[in-house]
Amino acid sequence: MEDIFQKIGTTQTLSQKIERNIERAIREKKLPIGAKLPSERELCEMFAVSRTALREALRRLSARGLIEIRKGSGMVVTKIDMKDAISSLNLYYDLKFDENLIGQIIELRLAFEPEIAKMAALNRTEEDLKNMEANLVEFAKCNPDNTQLESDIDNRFHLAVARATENPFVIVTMEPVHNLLPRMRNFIYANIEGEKEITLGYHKEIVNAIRERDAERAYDKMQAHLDRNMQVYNKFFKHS
Amino acid sequence: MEDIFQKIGTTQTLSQKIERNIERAIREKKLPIGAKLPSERELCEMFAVSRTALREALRRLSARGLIEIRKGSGMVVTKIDMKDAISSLNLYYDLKFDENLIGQIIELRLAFEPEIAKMAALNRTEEDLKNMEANLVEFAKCNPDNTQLESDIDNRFHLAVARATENPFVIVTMEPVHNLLPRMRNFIYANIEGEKEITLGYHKEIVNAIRERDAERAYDKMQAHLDRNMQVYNKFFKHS
DNA sequence: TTTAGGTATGATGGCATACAAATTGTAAAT
DNA sequence: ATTTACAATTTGTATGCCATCATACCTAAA
Repeated sequence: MEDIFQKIGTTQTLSQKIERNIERAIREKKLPIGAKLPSERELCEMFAVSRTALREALRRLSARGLIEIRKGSGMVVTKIDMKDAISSLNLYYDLKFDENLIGQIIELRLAFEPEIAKMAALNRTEEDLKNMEANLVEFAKCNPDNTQLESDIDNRFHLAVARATENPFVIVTMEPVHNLLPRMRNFIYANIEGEKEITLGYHKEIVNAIRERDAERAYDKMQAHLDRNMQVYNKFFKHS
Repeated sequence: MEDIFQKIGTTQTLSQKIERNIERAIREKKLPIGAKLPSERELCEMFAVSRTALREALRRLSARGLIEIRKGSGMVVTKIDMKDAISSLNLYYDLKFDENLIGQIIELRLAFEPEIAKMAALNRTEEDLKNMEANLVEFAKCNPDNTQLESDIDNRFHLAVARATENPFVIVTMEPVHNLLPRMRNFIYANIEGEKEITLGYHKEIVNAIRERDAERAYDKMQAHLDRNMQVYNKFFKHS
């Protein structure tokens, strides 16, 4: 049956039509970033709709980050921030989170992070380097009793490396992963005595390789680091 | 002074507060997926707001894919589809698209796709295998004059491999990339005579490796495939 | 002249009401 | 028991009104 009859009554609501209309104008750059949209009243006339329908369309657009509505001032087309794009991803993963996803996070990190380290070595800027080096200092100074903070710094190191690739696809991929890591901690029994020094050692070697733009060494060190790290993870993983 | 006076004028609008409120309920699974929300009238009473403000909050939520609003029926909490999560990514990359991004796509594919092939070899289901094999047949049958279709099938092959990883992070990463590939064609001068057979040969070898769950071979073949492919890309890339 | 303060204007935010349109359930009719 | 018709419920759209905020302009005092 599905092959024969296709949907006809896609009763697209009026506000949805308006939304698509404006979205198309933005996609086609007829409304460039920073452009001020006509006022609500004017748009009402242009589309020949009520203010209610129009406003609901505008709410949708602003919820998706395409426009910014400033009370008393007007509406402008905004550059979609990477944060906006990622936020819906975060929500998606957040609701999907379970032990299965944890395994897939580990799988992903083992597979991708060495490549990411390599890419970071090739593309990193001076600022990226500073961020990573600052993280090393922070890690070294961190009170070893504060396992929460220690773990957070650790996670941020890997995110800094991902950012150092300067590749938006890599960053978009790893940001949500990073946001899930704190939740993963609840599934791990404990931190291991003496792990900190080992972790810091690896981090330093990785940064050194990235500093010298030695892609292969960055790759190898990251791989060794994660292999060891994930062994610990698996050992203390709460199998239910 | 900052200690004494805290901000009052949180520019957060009423409908945004309502939005966050409902979103929180959904995140905390107090409103499980499939649950029917109270009617607008009831929600208005519960939040003690007008229907306008409430509806604008609901519009926002539906635009983000959290709820589905059915006219005449009611509103239900929906499982956020991966498509929803990806759609905002697509828009983000779409507006960001330029030659710079093309280079980053190539960089990403070279770095990740071999790893993806490895992962696919380990995780692929029978259905994944069928999809990839069907793609091979389609590619072989494709009229060589139809370069548009040929290129499309090629792209879909790589997406099928990504899907075969069964890892949502990988799929979310590669789906938007796949959506950008057609636009990249406009930056390439032409297809190369005889490339089709070579491409098909690589694809077959990759599928064979994945079929036999030979991760290392899948990795190597994909790497060799992309190395060659990208050489052609770079050669015919429209440097402006 | 400069500047603090007032004011007019136009923008969005929100409220209340009314009606249209779609869906669903129910009860009557066959 | 099935069908039909109708009523109730729910969302969609329209309209009018006022509140609140942002901005530009004007005015009067230093």
